[in-house]
Amino acid sequence: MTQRGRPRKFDRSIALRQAMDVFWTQGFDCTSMPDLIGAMKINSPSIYAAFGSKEKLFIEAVELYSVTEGEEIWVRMANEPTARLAIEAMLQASAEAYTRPAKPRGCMIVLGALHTEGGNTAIRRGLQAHRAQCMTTIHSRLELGISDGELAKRLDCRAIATFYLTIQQGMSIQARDGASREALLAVVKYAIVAWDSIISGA
Amino acid sequence: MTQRGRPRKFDRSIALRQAMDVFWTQGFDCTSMPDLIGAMKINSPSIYAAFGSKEKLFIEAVELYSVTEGEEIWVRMANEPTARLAIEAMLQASAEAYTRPAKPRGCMIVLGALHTEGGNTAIRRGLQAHRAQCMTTIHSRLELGISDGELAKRLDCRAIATFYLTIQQGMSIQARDGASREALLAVVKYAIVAWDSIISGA
DNA sequence: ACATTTTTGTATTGATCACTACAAAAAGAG
DNA sequence: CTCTTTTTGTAGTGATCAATACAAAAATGT
Repeated sequence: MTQRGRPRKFDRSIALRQAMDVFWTQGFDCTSMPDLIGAMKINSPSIYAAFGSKEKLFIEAVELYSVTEGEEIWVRMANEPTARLAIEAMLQASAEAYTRPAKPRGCMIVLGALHTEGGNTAIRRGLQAHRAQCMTTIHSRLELGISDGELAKRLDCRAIATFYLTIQQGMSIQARDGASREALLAVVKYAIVAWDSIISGA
Repeated sequence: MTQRGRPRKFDRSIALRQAMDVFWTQGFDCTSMPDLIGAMKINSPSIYAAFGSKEKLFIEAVELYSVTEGEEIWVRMANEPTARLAIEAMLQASAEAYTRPAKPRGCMIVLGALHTEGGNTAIRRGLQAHRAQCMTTIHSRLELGISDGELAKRLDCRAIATFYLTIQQGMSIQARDGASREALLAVVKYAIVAWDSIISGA
């Protein structure tokens, strides 16, 4: 039982990757169907047949981004033995991911759809859920540090997680504004220099 | 020699302020002329007669934002006697400005036009110039700290300024994602706790 | 009064948006 | 071969975009 009908002329996963690059660069709202048609090199009806709608294509592109570009950040974080090293690895991996030579700068999940308040709640909620997941991951690692005995129990893990997440998200803006990888890694350095003061405080 | 012709039925500065609120909330690209017509309560031809175009209206709105919402941040920064207090005041003022009860959250200059790479270079360059001005202001204050003797000469003022600017810009994303004023002030607290470690380092 | 100047509201412009109808094309199934 | 299924490319759909044409309205100037 093979496939009936006329075969596809394009590779669905390649087309999706090209759509991801466009959405990553321009965001959801500033990306038009002609933009996608040009980048994916397939006509509009093929896009709709394969992905359903611009909105569903974006959601699939975000999932692909999450796996191919974002996953490494959290894997590198998870492989570190201490909370401090985990935060450092997360920020360094982010700085590198946001400044890859031939790729769009900054994080697609942070920059992809900031202004869809009124309409497109599905898009907005999807990205917000991803960002909330980042928060949860950082927060959990800090709490693990407490149960490990690395960190004092009195520390406000949620506030500290928010601090480092704020730096990560700020780096997306910096990267989009043209900051070099070295500049972002310097930001990470200062963020980690701060660690001892932060975890010894109230 | 008074004004000839039929008098205006609207107050130009009030209309501009209402346009500012819409652009601040939705960004340049996600704001349509019908959105502006609804908010400013004047018809399309009146908008064009008074402001020239959507693009020029946005630029005027950014200038108004810079004066009415942004200026306080830099004034509070300038009034502090030390670099440390200046940075702290700048971040605290930002946290407050980004979470005012009846106003859009986050910074219009940071969030207003992130995705206008291809077209609208005028819009993009205008906001980038404003962001560069923020960088220069922070950087200059740190260098003043060096000439004052507050900070060691070996410090990399540009990198430290980038660090604190990154935190400020990250707070815009956090605010837009719903972070409370208290949460942002906690971020500021950690950013300032880091100060001693940062200025004592290389 | 009458001409001049400027704004107003209505109605519309061509361009572009996301999306699709449709028929020819290209495969397997019988 | 013919029938069925699916994709293809062309050519559009109505909706909405930013921006205007135009004439009535409302003020001043002489």
